[in-house]
Amino acid sequence: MTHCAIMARIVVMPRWDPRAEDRLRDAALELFLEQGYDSVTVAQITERAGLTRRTFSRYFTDKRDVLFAGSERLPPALAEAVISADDALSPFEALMTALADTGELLAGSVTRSAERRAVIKASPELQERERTKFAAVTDALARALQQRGSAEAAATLLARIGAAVFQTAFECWADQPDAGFSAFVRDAAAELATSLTTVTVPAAPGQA
Amino acid sequence: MTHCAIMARIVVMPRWDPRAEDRLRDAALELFLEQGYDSVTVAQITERAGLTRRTFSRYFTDKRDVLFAGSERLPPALAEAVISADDALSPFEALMTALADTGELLAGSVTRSAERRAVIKASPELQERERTKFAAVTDALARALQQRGSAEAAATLLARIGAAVFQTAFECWADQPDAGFSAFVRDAAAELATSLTTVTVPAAPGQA
DNA sequence: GTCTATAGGGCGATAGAC
DNA sequence: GTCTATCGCCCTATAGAC
Repeated sequence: MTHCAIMARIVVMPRWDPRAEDRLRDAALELFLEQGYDSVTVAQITERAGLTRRTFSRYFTDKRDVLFAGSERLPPALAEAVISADDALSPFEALMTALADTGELLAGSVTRSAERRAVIKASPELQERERTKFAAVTDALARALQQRGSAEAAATLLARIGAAVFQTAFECWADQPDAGFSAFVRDAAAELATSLTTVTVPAAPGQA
Repeated sequence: MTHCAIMARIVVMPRWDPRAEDRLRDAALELFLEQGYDSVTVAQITERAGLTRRTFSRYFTDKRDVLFAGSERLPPALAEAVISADDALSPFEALMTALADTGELLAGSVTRSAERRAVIKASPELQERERTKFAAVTDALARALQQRGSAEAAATLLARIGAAVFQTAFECWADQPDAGFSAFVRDAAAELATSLTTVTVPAAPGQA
């Protein structure tokens, strides 16, 4: 049976798929850092990973996608957190709680996030894709808020506000990873509340 | 001196075929409506416009771009409105005023907006580009708010809130173009204020 | 796995407006 | 004559069809 163990080890490494996706992602990130995103070809990535172009397409829809694997877990996680938040909380409170809790979990699991962010920051094309991924967050939040009972329009607006808060908090947290993520969510929410409370109610035209 | 006035008018217009860009846009929109965005090739567009594929590249960076011409005017217009808002207004008030005023102007000038929106709605690729264009709005708002004296972090958050309000208002306005755009901005702002006022101030851990 | 269509862009030539 | 919008043919890499 010894050769079975050997077989198993061989299967893990070579071109036969097991770690194919991971290897592609690693190879891609390395190359993007070395040469810049634009000048890297898919062929280079697959070559470094010891795979073929065709295999790349099996795992990723396009070149951009290789940097965003795993990001599809964030929207459902946030939605779940919103839905399962205490019923006594207002929609906005439920939203903020969900952001703080979920971000806390997720923030730690981002692999190589610093390098990844550097690559994205240098490429407009990747920023575009990042916005798309983030739009899924907004959509998921909107659906979750509706499920909690918010009307569609209100849910959409609140979801966008939530996305804004999350993004802002995430950026702050990226600069100071030691502070808890949820603290930054609270900061952003507080900041927002302050900005709004200084508002005089917009008067209708003609009204004094 | 009459011919001087005529000369001046001619010089203002491009010499060759003044309408090359317009024709390309029109041809593109028509074809997108007929066949769907994906199945239209750039060659088809240029053919219908009586131009060549190469000329297309002169006016638009890529196929998506043909639907977003003119959108580059919105960010500076909003920024200008924010900056020139009454100094007595709070940042948030200035922001909302700017959104209401500028949107009012711009909303009317969108050509073929219904058809354009239909095409975009049907294509994820175009939605992605739309988000990018809209990101420029957020950036411009953030810079303008900083110029008014907001700190960077606060300006960024507020700008995102502004973008959320603008987008929400725009969608509502698209459904009911007869109502003024600014009314929808006020509605969204009011909705937001209501959502926030039901919030119990987030307490720091341990605080009663 | 292989092959093709097509996007995207570089360069030089051309031809119409001044 | 200059200027410049347009064009034709080049190339490569991507994405999708077979």
